[in-house]
Amino acid sequence: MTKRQENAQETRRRIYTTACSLIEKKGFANVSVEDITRACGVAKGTFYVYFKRKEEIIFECCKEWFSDVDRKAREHNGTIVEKLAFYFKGFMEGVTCGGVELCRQWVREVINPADSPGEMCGGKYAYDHRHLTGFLNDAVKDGLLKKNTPVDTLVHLFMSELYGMMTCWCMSDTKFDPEEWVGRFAKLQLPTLLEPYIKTHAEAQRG
Amino acid sequence: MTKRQENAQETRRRIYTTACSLIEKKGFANVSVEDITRACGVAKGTFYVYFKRKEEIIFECCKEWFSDVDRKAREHNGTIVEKLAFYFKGFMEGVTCGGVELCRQWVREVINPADSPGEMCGGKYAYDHRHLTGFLNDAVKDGLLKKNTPVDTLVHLFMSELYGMMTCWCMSDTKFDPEEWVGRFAKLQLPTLLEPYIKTHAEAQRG
DNA sequence: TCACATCACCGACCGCAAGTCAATGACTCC
DNA sequence: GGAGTCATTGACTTGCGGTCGGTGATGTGA
Repeated sequence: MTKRQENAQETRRRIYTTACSLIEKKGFANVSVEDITRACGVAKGTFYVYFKRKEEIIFECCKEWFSDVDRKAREHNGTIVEKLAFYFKGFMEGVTCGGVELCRQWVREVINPADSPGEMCGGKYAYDHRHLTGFLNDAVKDGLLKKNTPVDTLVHLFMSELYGMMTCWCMSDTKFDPEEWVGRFAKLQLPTLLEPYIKTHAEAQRG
Repeated sequence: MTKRQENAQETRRRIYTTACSLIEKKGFANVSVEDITRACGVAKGTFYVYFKRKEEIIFECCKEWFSDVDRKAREHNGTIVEKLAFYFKGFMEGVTCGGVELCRQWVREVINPADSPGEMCGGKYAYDHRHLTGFLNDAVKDGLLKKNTPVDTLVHLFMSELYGMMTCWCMSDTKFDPEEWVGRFAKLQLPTLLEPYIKTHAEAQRG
């Protein structure tokens, strides 16, 4: 890596971390792009070299996490219920690790991207839907779930849970522990929802 | 009512309906206040006579609905599970009756009000929390639920469900039926969650 | 009927912030 | 060391939310 590339990476990194701390302190809407660039000693234009829109900084945080959640959950040993619980736990960690303000803005952006309000398909948020769908489809293929499992319905249902958790987490003024939440969901609700579609041992044997 | 008051009411109504249809067509972010006022033949300033902020138009839609949901659910005959299912159904109707774009913006506004980002307590969204809390507290008082019911946790949990449902509904490109959703939740999950706190007939007799 | 008060309505104006772009000069590489 | 690249700059454009002093239609009291 050349010195020039190193400097660029460092600049990008500096903008990102400065933005995160400012946003967490003052709230996304109260931080302008100029606030960010001034605070880390670069010009406004530099921001737009690295980020297309102000909002794009939001996705930076969770990006790496997400790409890992899927893979780790597949490799996680256990029943389908345990795998899913693990998936949800990882997802929530990814979304919440940047703090309340970032999570809040992530949800906002995901629900309604500022650059293409109303756009439904293929947006960034679809990422998780697609991955969760693939995850469940594979579970069917691998014989963990029955062939008649309504994958799309379940995906919607699970995403609904995740969005609900996120929303509550980033709105809550009282202590709200995502891990405890996921735990309760996995223990009480997940089995009820999946029960009709989980193969018994005998069924699994028959294939 | 004088003619002047009638005109004013009519103007307000016109602004509101025009706004709704424009927002539903083009998306909230793509509709400026001037778009709205131009489309219904009034000046920009007039908008601000009736609405404090652009975003305030969002709450207009669901306002009446919400004020009714609580009352109706209390009067609704049935078990606590049935009452809650009724409550959720009314809530979702109120939120969804204005169309996808309005619901989308409602969720955004509720998560992070544009006029006071990060404000937690006493905001408009707290409305539902408070009412749901009161609803469950009364259920405890009336002997429908046990004394040790963790009302706050349940409220969070239920609001989480509602936010999840809303989010999915206004993001979904496929058919998503809130009523079916509430139905499933009420049938599969609600009983599991409430079961430890529902008084048996014998317990209820004892008081 | 008239004159004064009220207030819904108007639209030019302000401030601010997102995003652009042509110029600059530090760095790279032959 | 010189030509070319590209990260960086910051003045500028654009557009929108929100304000405010003025105006005339409507209401009111004598």
